[in-house]
Amino acid sequence: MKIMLKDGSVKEYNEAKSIFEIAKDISEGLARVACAGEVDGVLLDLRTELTHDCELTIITVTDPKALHVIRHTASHVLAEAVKRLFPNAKVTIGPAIDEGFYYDFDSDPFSREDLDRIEAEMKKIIKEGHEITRFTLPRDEAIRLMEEKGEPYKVELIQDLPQDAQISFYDQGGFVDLCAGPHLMSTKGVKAFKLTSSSMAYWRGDSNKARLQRIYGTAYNKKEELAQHLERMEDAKRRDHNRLGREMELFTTVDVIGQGLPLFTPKGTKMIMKLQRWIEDLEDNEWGYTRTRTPLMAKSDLYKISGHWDHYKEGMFVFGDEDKDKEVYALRPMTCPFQYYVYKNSQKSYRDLPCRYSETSTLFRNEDSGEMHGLTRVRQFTISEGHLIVRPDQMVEEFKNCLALAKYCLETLGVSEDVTYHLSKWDPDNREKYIGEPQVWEETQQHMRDIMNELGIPYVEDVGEAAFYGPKIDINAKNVYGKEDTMITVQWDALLAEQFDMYYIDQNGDKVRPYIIHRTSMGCYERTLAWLIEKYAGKFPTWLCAEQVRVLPISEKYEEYANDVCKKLKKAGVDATVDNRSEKIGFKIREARLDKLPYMLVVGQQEEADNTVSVRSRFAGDEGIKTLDCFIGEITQEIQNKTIRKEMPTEEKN
RNA sequence: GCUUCAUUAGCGCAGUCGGUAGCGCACUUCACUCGUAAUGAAGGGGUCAUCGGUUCGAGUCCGAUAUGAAGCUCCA
Repeated sequence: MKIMLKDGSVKEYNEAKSIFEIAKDISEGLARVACAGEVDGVLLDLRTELTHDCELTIITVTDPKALHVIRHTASHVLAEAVKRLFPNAKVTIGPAIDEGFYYDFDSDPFSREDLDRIEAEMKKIIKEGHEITRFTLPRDEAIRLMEEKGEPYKVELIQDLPQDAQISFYDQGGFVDLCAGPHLMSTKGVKAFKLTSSSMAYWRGDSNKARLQRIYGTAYNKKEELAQHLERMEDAKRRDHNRLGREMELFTTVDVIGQGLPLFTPKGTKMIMKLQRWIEDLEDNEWGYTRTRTPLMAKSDLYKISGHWDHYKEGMFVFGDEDKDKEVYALRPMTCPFQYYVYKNSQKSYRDLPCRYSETSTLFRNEDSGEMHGLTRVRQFTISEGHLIVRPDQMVEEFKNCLALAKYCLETLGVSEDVTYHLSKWDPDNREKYIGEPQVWEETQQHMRDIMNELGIPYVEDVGEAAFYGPKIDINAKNVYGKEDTMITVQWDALLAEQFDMYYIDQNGDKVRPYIIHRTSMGCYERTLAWLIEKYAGKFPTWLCAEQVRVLPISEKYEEYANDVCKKLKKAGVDATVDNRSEKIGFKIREARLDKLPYMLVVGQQEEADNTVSVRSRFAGDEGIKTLDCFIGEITQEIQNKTIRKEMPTEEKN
């Protein structure tokens, strides 16, 4: 048997060898740091016996792939510790995940104290250094073993495996768990771990099934790496928009106003208005949109035509009772049908198309109470909504333009590298969730693939994520904790025009159904602001800052000059203020820095005499003395061009 | 909607065994008139989220509700 190694060399053996033996054969040192083997691209246990020719890479502790194995083993150690301390707990599943691992138990809830106890028990198990061994059983025997051990969830898992399967188990000093592996050779290999939290999870992710208790943890090869990870989590917390946004006084929430209904303070409002004015001018002046203004509510009849009444009633705020009241109203969860009726207001010729409607549209969605989060999941929000009514022959071109506009917006905000593109498809096995014929869905999805390939945008395909009326391209971004949200969406709709009897007159004088694109340019303003807070940790590009310049007089004597400077800045369209408090200049600078202001202008005797300002910025520190006109020229350019200046590295002092 | 945890001054937090509430920042006033990350002093501010229960007595123990956080489920 020939084993091809990573460096191109070949090892030959006459008999079956475990990966561990081969590693040892290469060098004792390698065997000490080996975690697993990658055989023809598949990650396997070190104890796996190789019997055929193959390519082998020994995965050592420093390899990122080793983390997966370490974490998986850590989750088994966790399971053993829980079984020792809580013998009545039933084990279910416990995989490694991106940032660590978890294990779900059928048990009473775990408190933080429980987690600490479990963590201590895990350390004990690791110190005991049990060798981890693997064995397989035929399906029937495997089921019997798990029944004997009183683990009904494991029995259910095995029952889903094929009849003739050999079921693999891992044994660590008597604790046996059903598992496909791979695992480390010994519990000793788990060197740095921490249990981070516990929460509830449903068995098999189904809210109708048993409620389980999930324990999350993370594990690394070295203590320093674990410490770094925990430090990153701390940094994430500091950037968290829900904390930083409140701290910076951008928004707040009030108990008596309600869940998912944030209030924007003047600072937050100013930022949102800057985004909104930018987007509106951009769409209207450069991308051929016309603006509409439509009601925030409508009779239920409208939503019955659109299909939302059947597909989305639970998510709407409805006024009145259908059985009792003659008319039932609902706040709008979307803008589509309103803009369709704007289209239908007059008869359209093929020459009128494409018809690009845009609206800064406030929407209401009655999300479940547990779904709300800061500014990213709210019950009332405002989006840069748009609908394009186009001829079929214009569809591809217009769809492309929508994506181009989205891309332009992302680039301007400096976040184009932070997104992933998703082709959200229908689910052919769940037909009742969608309207229209399968053939239309498949065709449309192919069109969208072609467009993405032509634009050279990498994307992934998600089954079952489509709107009920058509597939879409979602542009998603991750928050500081790694959770994904949709920022921008462009949706292909060849169906709703029929429901609303929309048409145009073609060259031959015939009525023809248009296609519709539902799209956002920069999506939801609340969510975008949240994203920007986290992306920039509150240090926004100058053009977006609610306060762009603060004038700091050295003492009250120079207040008048400071006010003059401020007035001139404001006249030039710069958001400026004066810090007139009778404080020392050092104190004012400290506060302005903590407020993450882009520019401070220090003015005193000298500046007043020369009509200059002493510039201090977030980007370059002390920028020296400039004439006021020179500074105004520079900053207005920076604002107009939406320049993103490079931040100066700083150590934050407290 | 589900599970767990939390809610004390505008914000961040302490509050021991159940005995009637404190710190820092902020705010107000006064003095200082200052040159690049905290000048000093004095003062005001609380129905301890809300409602109910246990108790001679509840910020503290119990229950319900509201709001928030993490996770699950959901997100047309």
